[in-house]
Amino acid sequence: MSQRKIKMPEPRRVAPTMLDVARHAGVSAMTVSRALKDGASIADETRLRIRKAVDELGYVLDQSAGSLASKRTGFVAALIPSINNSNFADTARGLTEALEGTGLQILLSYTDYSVEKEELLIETVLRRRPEAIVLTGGKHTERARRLLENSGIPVVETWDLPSDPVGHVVGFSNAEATATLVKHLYKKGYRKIGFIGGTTNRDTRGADRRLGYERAVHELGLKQSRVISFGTPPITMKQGGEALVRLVEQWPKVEAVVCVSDLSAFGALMECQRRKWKVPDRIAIAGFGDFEISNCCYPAITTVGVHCHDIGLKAGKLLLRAIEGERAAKPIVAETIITEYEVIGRESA
Amino acid sequence: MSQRKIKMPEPRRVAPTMLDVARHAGVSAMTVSRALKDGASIADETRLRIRKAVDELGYVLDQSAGSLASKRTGFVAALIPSINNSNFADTARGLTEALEGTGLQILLSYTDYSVEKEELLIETVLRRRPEAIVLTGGKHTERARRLLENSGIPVVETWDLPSDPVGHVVGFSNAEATATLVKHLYKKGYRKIGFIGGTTNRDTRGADRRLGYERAVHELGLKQSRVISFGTPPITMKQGGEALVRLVEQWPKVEAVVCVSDLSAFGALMECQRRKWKVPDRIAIAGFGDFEISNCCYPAITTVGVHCHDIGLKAGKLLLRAIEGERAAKPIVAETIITEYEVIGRESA
DNA sequence: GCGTGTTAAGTTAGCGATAACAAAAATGAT
DNA sequence: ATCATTTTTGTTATCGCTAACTTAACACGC
Repeated sequence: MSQRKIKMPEPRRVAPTMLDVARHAGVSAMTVSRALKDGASIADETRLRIRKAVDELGYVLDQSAGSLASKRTGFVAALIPSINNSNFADTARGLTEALEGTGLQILLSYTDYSVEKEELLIETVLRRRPEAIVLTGGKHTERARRLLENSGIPVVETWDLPSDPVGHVVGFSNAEATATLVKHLYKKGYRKIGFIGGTTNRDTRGADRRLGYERAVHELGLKQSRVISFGTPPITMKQGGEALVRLVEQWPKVEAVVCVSDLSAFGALMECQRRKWKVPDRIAIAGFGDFEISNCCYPAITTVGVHCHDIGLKAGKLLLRAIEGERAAKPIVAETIITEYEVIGRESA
Repeated sequence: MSQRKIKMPEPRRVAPTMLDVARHAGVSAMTVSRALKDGASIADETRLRIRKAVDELGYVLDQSAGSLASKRTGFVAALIPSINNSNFADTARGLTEALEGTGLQILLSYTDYSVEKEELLIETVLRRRPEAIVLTGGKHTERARRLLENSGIPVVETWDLPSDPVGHVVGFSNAEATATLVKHLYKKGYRKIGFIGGTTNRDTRGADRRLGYERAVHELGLKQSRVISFGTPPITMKQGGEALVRLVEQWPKVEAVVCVSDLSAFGALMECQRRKWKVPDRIAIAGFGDFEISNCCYPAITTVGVHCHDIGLKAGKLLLRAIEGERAAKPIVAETIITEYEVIGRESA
């Protein structure tokens, strides 16, 4: 740990305000305001002069003051369960891209898969008066719902198809997608199919996937089935491996396993390699989410591609329309956009 | 795509303000303000009454107005190269944890490994008047440096040890860490060691790691060496695999390879499995970053653990002190906190 | 030259909160 | 009961910007 004097700026002057710029350029504050946003009616010559003054003074617009006056904060709040999950990170990226150039900025937070934390975050971000809010999933506390409804801003729920949505929806049925995957395995000839997931229902998408598994097992009339719940969601790679071992112990004749996500599937796959169990010969493995890893590992993992980036992009576009609609005071019509998914058959199953 | 009327809230009333709450509770606005922040001197009975009024009206504090008056926005800006990289995501998590309960909120953005985008983002976030800013790396455009210096807020650069830092620093030498890794391989008996990384210098940490490799090769007096640059950073798993094939083609006798990150190392490892090359017998593989995958895959990958989470945590604590110092108008002393790293020997090398 | 239209810049009045100070009420010591 | 002290509440004046309106300036046709 070393120490060093920071190059001190000149005698800590206070930051210049718009009025300082105005005086410097010989105009009124309002003209400066206009010069700094595009689309305002102002003479080119004046704008240039003001821009020069801005540079000279090192002026930076104070948007919190601007927001107060204009009632537009330029924020869109986005809540995802975890930034450490590349699926959600992709959605956040898509959202950012959709908002690029619109002057809207994303205020990203993560809920750690907890509805209580989500409630707290919703309250916190609403204090910032975002112009819209994007959530992951459709499960919220009562208070969170009330806060959202009272906020009067567009709400977009993503990654699920909630039965009682708060606002707009961009997502798909995790249950249906998983059922499709199970049916895919069935078609491939597998009959003894297990499922690996987390222990609690915090992760509603995980819970839905398990539901989809159960539903498919029932619809296909499979005689046997087994769910291994292991670890608090999101379950890790290592936990996926451990869960697989349990599954095989408890059900030696199991032929295939569906994992709640590619990460646990990968862990399961690696555990197989460690134990010299051939995949898919000894046991087939399928994941969910089409993470980079599932396509790159060997054998590559059969999974469900869910267009995470697209979810973000579509949510972004939807929300832009919604904000537009609010401004125009148009009647609000909730929209549900169902995104695509597809089973991607690879080497592991 | 279906449509559905949103449950309309009562005739779109405007959001209540503090004054509304005050009237409802029979007090002045100032008292409401005090009731809503802790540590203010107010009678318990009054506070309760006001809280009740707040609930009844569904009032949510408007922080942009508060920021203007108090000159404290409660924001800390954080810029990371990518949210899609679990190393940086871990740092962001550490930062969030350090700030928990302080009333400071993180405004997270990502630069896509581009200093130009970084400059743009710095300007954008400074408009929000954050109370401090955390950057990744020490390479910035001239204008970005100026903006940062003019901003008058604490700056923390992370993940590197810049030679000419803007402000505080929390990081480690990527070059040194990589050199240590190469020496570790040397001790294990490897003499023909290659390096795989990206093609440009956008990713300064990647460039530093390559530098460390070259330095170690030189210091160890290795006769042969080879760098394969493949793909724009951050290079993907797949690119890691492809680069490895190139390396082996060009240098059939290569014994070990150091990859710029665990992700490319993993891609290289999987390519080996696909080609039935034994790791580490045919070729040893080492990565960088101790991503979850490197510990979980088979064979597990030798890598460098870099305490990403700790970087965020320490940056957060440092910045809290710095903000405190600013308020107390103490002399500003730049601090450099050097974080630890260690070579983690595993099965792959 | 005069009205009309168009564009550019200025004026005024907040936006919704809080800092700083002032006043009132409660508490306590004598 | 009285005065000093502490605690609680109220008043006033911004914070830095922009919406909405007004005024000034300029161009154009007849």
